[in-house]
Amino acid sequence: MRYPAAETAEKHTRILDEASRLFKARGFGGVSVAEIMKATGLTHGPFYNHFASKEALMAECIDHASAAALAQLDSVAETPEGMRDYMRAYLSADHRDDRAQGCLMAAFAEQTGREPGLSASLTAHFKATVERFTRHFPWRSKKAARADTMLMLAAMLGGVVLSRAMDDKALSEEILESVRTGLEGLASRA
Amino acid sequence: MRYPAAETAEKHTRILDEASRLFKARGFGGVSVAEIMKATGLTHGPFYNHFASKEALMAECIDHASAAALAQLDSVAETPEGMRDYMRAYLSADHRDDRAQGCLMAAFAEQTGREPGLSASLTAHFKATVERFTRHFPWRSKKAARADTMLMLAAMLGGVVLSRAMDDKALSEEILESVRTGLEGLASRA
DNA sequence: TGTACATCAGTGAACGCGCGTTCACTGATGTAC
DNA sequence: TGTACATCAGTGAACGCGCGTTCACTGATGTAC
Repeated sequence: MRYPAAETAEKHTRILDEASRLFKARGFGGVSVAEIMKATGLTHGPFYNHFASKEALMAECIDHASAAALAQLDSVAETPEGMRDYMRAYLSADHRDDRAQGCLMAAFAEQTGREPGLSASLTAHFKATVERFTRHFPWRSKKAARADTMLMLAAMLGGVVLSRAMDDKALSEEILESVRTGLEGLASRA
Repeated sequence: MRYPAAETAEKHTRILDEASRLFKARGFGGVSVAEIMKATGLTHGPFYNHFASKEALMAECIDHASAAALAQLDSVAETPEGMRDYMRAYLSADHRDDRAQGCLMAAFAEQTGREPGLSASLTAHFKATVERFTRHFPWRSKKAARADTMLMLAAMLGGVVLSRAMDDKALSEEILESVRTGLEGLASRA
């Protein structure tokens, strides 16, 4: 059937929403095209009316999730205090346990490193994130803000990825707590 | 054919060596059982004489790579200086570009977080790594050595994973350099 | 010591399955007259 | 304004492929006598 033109764009967005959620939760290889379309409420056929291939969807998903993440970051990161709260929330058990709504870099960085076609999208997201963190960096001298931002982002990502991989709850919490405290320690010595 | 008993154990080890190498380079999903067996010089049939399933191989691979990594760590991490060199080498372009010989946590942590069957092996490796780092920790007070170790390991892992995901060579180097300098900064303020 | 037999790691064809992708068809919507 | 037709997103069966896994068979090695 032919559908009202407005619905097409809306469906495109809905596919991206569902795909981002599922990919972040289970990885690119862990979700099939059919499953994404089913979550969107369609059969798998029309997928190719919207995307050239699964890999094209993967790249567009990173851009889509990036836009959402940057909008959220902009709303909280207007002050050093906002940045500190963002960092604390990032290194929380809630974020560790909610991959689907969580950080796209923590979810995709390792896979992206193995898929050259996806690097450009993740690189752009990382650059934009670094820019926002650096602008309101609450630690040490402004001169070192960019380098300190990268250290902080690396520790945040590594902390969440490690805490998710542990099957020992206490150890998982200890990792998050240690990274949180350590990064706040950087602040106190500014 | 029946083979001399000694060869069987040796083949088992060879499968683990090749599988570890390939899995680290391309991920668990990116390598087939047949490819591993071919790399070992065998057809894919006898795989099941050695392992119950691909997932069992994956778990055993983590243990196997862990033993090798810990042995290497023990040989260099007997002094604070050795630890510092280890950290620098970890955050080098060489390590970034050589996944196959590189850190198993950087290669497997994200996938392990999604596969409950693998968590136990990676948790054990992380605990052993923390123990060794803490014992010879070259930073700050001994009292905080364990927490500082976890911060350092998180930043190292995150730094390498991020640098591998970038398609911008200069940015990739900048991440490694920033994390390296930042962690050394922690030392100078000990 | 020599011979017949049992063992069992290795072989490679085959199976079943799920996946990404294609395609002939459907039918409500938009358009031409 | 009413009617006939063209459009094209959606449908769902089908295809080809690679994968994990199985299995009947092979034949050199180890063992029993």
